[in-house]
Amino acid sequence: MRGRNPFDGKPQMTLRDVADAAGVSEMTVSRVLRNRGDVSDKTRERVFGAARRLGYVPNKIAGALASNRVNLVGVVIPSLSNMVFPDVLSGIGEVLDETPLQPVIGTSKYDDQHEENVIYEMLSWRPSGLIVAGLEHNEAARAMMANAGIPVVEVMDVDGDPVAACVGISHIEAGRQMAREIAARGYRRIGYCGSSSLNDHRAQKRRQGFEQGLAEAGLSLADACLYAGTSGFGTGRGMTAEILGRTPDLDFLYYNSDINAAGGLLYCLEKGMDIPGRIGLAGFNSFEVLDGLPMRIATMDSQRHEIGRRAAELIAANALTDEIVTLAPVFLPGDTIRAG
Amino acid sequence: MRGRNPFDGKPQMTLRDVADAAGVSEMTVSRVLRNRGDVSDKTRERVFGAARRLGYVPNKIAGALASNRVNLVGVVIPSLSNMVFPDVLSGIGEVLDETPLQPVIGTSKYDDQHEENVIYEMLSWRPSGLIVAGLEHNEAARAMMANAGIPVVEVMDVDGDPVAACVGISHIEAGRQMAREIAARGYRRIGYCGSSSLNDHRAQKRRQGFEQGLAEAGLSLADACLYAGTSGFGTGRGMTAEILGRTPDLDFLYYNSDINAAGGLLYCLEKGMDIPGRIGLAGFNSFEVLDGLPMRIATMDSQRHEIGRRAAELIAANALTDEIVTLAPVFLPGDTIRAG
DNA sequence: CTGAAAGCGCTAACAA
DNA sequence: TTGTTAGCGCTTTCAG
Repeated sequence: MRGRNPFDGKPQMTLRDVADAAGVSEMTVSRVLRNRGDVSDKTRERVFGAARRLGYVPNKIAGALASNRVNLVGVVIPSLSNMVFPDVLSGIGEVLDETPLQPVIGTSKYDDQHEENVIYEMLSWRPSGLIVAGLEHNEAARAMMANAGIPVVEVMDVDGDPVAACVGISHIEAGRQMAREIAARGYRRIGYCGSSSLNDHRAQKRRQGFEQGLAEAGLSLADACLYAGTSGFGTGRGMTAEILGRTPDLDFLYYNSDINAAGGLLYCLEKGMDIPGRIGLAGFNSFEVLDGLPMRIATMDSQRHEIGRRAAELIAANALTDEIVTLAPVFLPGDTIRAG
Repeated sequence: MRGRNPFDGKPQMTLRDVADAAGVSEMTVSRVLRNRGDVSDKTRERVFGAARRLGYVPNKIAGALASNRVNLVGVVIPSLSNMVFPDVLSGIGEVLDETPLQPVIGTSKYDDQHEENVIYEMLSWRPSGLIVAGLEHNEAARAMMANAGIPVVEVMDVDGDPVAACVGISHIEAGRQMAREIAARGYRRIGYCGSSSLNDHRAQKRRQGFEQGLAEAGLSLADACLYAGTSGFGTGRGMTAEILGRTPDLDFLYYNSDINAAGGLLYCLEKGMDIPGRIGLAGFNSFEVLDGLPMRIATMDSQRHEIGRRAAELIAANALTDEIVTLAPVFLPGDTIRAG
């Protein structure tokens, strides 16, 4: 019973068992099950039959150790609850589905130390590639990524110093562009509603770019309202009530997310405010679920599906490059901003 | 170069390298890194120092093969885009964080064959446990789960025939209970809006239970509107417009999901309908993001976080039982149904 | 407290 | 087309 987990009942089935049942060598079974090398049709069928009859499930641990090949791709994201990440994952999945590679997801919970641990765990399984959201990591994490010896792609954001390859949009530019659109449409008293968390690096960058864009148009932020916690209609509603209570003459509100913007929209509509005349609203991200609100929120499509695809393509191509792929976010005016 | 992936540059670092750098045996390094057995403080520090200096990341593949222990728990869910599953995952994560176990997520895309493949892939890594959403699987998948030799827990749903352990709510009962609440409040002309997909087993069961509940109250469904595709405000809005166009005298709409119900709510409010007087609405699932809609939708909390926790607890306890844990969903009247 | 030997289940390389 | 041999990097076991 050496090396056996005290819990498991029966020892696992091995190639040996299938080989015996089929009357061939282990090697032949291995070849059949992997469709490698030439095997006669007769033998192949005998082996498949035996494997199926016995319910044999190969041991990838042993296979990976022997072949030094692991068909897993580590994907590290902050959270699954934030709707942006499933979209990135679906892009990754779409591309990897065409390959033998499989994504394995880990979450960092917006915490550097936790992220380091997750990356360490993933690398200890010797995956074929690693995709990590964001550019902000602690030193240990950066060192591991740099020395992993596998393709590593940082995604979502290009404003910073990537360890290796990088696919994303510039959130600074996204913020600046939104500021330009708003200013060009004649709004002058502009407020910002967003997260107070410094760990939400991309939202911080959008705000920073937004303020730069306003400055370039000779404007500045009239007020800002921050919240701690998760975004939601209630949060957006609350922030909107607060900021308009404090600074009633605001004529535009820029939110860190469409979700919060939706809450703000509902609030303003209830108050009977004229949108986009009296006040304009804009968010960020373009979520499909929200189509169907009373008005379409002005927003920016963050290209997250495409980001996932491009990152996965780099991994699938085994690209050990430090290429930076900058995608362009798309401004969607919707109905909550005046026509240009 | 035997067995080396043609792509990777440098060979991986091994225990041997750390052992040499620290001037001890591989075995000692192994013990230090796993905090096993007695090692002198001096040796321990030397080893840790060398490992950190070299940036050594252990190879879990080799470790798992040698020890026959894999600290992974497979979790198979239909999709990450559906907001219910991240909640289950967070419950699982919360419990597993207190153990050495790590969840590994796979998605079945609401397809039996795909699910079978994902389960096969997962089992081939010899995880310490397996959590699978739903009770409907093809024969091959059921056979694999039954013979895995590890704790297997089916989650979400208890209406059916579990392979082993099971944690969930009765969706039939949930539907029936909602029908009772609606009937008790005097609604009589009741419509259903939901998915046309037969693969959405739990929604089908809720509808079935709902119709039973209506029948028990001497009522029956006046109309139903089905959609193919994803739920969203637009979908809910569209279904609501359609069903009310066809059957204008409906006084209640039961939706398969709060998301769709929210779309319906917005539609009805825009049309100036009196809710919950002229018409009542109810959904299913209780999503926190939706707090902040103009009215709180009547719904049922499906206990998904707790379901995740309980399932993970069974895995963590290495419970090879076939226990069925039935949780009770909680009716939340909100504002869109008349007071009892 | 530390080390040496054996082997986990599989696959690469070579032999037949 | 099939079989044999060696060994992947680690941990278990047992000996010092």
